[in-house]
Amino acid sequence: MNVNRRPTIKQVAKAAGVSTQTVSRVINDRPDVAPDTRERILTTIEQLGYQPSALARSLIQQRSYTLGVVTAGLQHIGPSRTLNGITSAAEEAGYALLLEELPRYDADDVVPIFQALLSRHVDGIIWAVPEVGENRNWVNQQALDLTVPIVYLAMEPKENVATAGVDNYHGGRLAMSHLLEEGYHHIGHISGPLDWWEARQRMAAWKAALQESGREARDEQWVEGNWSSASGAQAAERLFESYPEMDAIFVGNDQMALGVIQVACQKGLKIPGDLGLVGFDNIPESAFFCPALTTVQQDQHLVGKVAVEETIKMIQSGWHGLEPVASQSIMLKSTLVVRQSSVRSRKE
Amino acid sequence: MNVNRRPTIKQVAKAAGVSTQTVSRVINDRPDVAPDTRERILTTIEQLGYQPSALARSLIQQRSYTLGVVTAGLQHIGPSRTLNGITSAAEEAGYALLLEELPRYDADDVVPIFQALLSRHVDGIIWAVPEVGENRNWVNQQALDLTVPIVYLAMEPKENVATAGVDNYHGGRLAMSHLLEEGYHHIGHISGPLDWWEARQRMAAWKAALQESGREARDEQWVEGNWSSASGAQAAERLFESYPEMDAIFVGNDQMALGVIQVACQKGLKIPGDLGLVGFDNIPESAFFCPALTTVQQDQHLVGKVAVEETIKMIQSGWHGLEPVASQSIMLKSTLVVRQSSVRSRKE
DNA sequence: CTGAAAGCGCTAACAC
DNA sequence: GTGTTAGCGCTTTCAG
Repeated sequence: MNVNRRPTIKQVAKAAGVSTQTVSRVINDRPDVAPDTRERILTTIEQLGYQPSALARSLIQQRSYTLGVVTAGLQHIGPSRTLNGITSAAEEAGYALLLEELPRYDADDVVPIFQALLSRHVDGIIWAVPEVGENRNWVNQQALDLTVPIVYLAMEPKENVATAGVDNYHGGRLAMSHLLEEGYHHIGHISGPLDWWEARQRMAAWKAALQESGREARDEQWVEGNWSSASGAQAAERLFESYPEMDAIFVGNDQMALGVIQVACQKGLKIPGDLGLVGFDNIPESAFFCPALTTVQQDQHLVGKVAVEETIKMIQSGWHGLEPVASQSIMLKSTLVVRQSSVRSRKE
Repeated sequence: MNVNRRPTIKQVAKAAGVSTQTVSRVINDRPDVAPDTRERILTTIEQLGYQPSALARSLIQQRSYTLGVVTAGLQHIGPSRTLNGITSAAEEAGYALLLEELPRYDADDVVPIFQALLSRHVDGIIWAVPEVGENRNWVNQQALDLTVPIVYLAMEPKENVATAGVDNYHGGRLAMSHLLEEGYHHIGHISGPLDWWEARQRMAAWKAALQESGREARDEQWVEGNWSSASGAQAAERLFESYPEMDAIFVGNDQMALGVIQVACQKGLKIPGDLGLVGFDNIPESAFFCPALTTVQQDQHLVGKVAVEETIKMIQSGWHGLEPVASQSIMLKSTLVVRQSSVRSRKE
C-alpha cells in the first residue's frame, strides 16, 4: 500500500494541481514557470518532504554524478588519507562516491569490480590502489573496454593513461641530499617490498644519489622490508652486520624507521650521532619518535583531490572511451621535514 | 548516435531473437527458459559484453543493494579501520557502498547527507561517525523521518536505536585493573576530548577503578588532551607538576601515550620503573614504542562488520521506519595487550 | 507559461 | 516456455 515511501514527483504534481513537467521545471530551477505556480509547488514540496530521486535522474540523463573509487589497504594510513582527499573534493564538486575495496593489493581479478561500478552507472573511476606486482597488467588492455574515464593513482606514468601521484623518486632524492649534506658517508637503505612501484622509486633515488656522489650502492648496503615496524627492526639488524661502516639509513617509510630506532636503542647507538635516519610519509607519530624523525612528507590528501578533479575534467570533456586520453600524468612533489634524527651539526 | 554505450537488454533480446522478458529471466537465473534458448541468450550476452543495469533494477525493485556509509576523520586510523571492516562485510553480502564523509566530527547539519543518500535509494545507512558533542541530538527526532534502517557506531546506547561499538568503559577497566595489579598506586589519567563519548567512557573507568579500590580521583590527577601526541606531551608535563606522587598513567589513546613517553624520556624517567603506562587503541606502532606500550585493543574492523550485518538484518526484516526498532545495542569487548610499559614485576 | 506523450533499462503480472 | 503490457520516477521533446 505504499505506506511509508518517499513521495514521487507525481504526488507533488497532483497535490499542487499541476503536471509533473512543471514540478520538474521547478526542482531544476528552470525559468519558464509562473512565479505563483512556482511558489505553490515549492510549498507543496516542502509539506510533502519531497526529494527528487537521483536514481531516476541518472537513468534518463545517462549521468549519475557518481564516481567509483577503488582502494585497498584502508587499514593503513596512506590509502585512507588519499580517500579522505577524494571524499572532500567529490563532495565539493557535487559528486557521490561508490566505494570498492580490494581484499589484497595485488588482486588481479578486477573485472567484477568494474562491473559492479559500471552497472551502477558511475561517470568515472578513480583507481586508488597502489601499483604492486602485476596488478596493472590489465591497464590498456582493450578487453576491459571501459566506457568511462579512469584515473590511476600511485602508478608508473604510462601512455594514454591518466595518472596522479607523488613523485617518490624526487622525495627519495630529497632525503638523500639531506643526509649527504649532513655529512653522512655510509648510507644504507631499507626498502619497502620491491613489487611496489613506490618502493622501487624510493630505492632508485637512494642508488642514484650514492652513485652521483661517487659512492657505491652494493647489495650489503640495503635490505628489503615489508613496510611494517617489525620488518624495519629485522632489516636494521641485518644491515648492522652486513654494513658495519654504516652511519645513516634512508628508510622506505616511517613505520620501518620506528623499528630501526628500537633496534638502535637496544644496541646503544645514538641517533643522530652514531646513526642518521630519514623516513618517508610523515605519519603523525613520527614527530614524537625518540628522536623525532626526519621524513619525506607526501600530501596524500592532495593526491585524492587532484584525482577527483582530473576525473571530472575528463567526464566533462565528454570522453567516451574511444579516442586515447589527452593523458595527464600528474606528479606532485614531496617535501622534506627535518627533525632531530638526521641533524648532527650543532646549528644553534 | 549511441556510439559507445553499454548494450541494453533490448539489444540483447533483438540480437538473440527473443523478448526482453526472456533475457531478463536468463540473467536472473529463473527456471522457466528452454535450455537452448538460454544457451543462445547467454552467448549473445557474452558477445555483446552485456551487463544488466543495477540502476534500472533498483528503480523497479525498490531495492538498490546499496548501503550508505557516513564517516568522519578518515585521516585517522580508527575510522578507516572501521571502514575497512564495513567494505569487506558489504562486499561479502553483495552490497555496494555509497560513502559520505563529514568535514568535521561535530557537524550537525546532517540533513543534506541523508538526502544525498536517500535520493540514491540506499537500502540502509551506517552512521560511522563517533558521538561527539551535540552531534547526536537529531537522532530520534521525527523530523528526519527516515525510511530506511540505520545503525549507529560508537555512540551511547539509546532507546529504539540500533547501535554497535566497542565497550570503552570495559576496556578502561581492563587497563586499570592491570595497573593496580602491577602495584601502581598513584595512577593519573590523560583523557581524550571530553565531548567525545568514548573519551568519557574511558575516563569513567579510570575514576571508578580508583574509587572501588579505595582511592581518590581528584582533579589534579587528570588532564584532558585532544588525542594528539602533542597534547599527550603537554598533559604529561602538567600532571608531573600537579600530581608529583604519580607512578602510572592510563592514557586515552596510544598517540597521546607516545607524547608521554617523549616527555618521560626527556625527564629521565624510566618506564615502567618510575612510571607505568597503558594506552588505548593498539595502533600498529605502539608495539615499537620505547618501551613497547601496553594498550587496550579494539577490534574496529569487527565493529564495521557487525554494523553491516545488523543493517542488512534490519533491511531484510522489512523495517520501514514505522514501528520502533527491535533495537539491538551491540557492545564488543576489548582486550588488553600487555607489553613492557606497564610491567614492573620481573616475571622471568 | 504549461501539459501530453515517449522513453531511460529493467522487471512484475499476466496472458498465451 | 515465451511474449505483452505496464510502470519504477524522472526528463525530454514537442504541442499548445
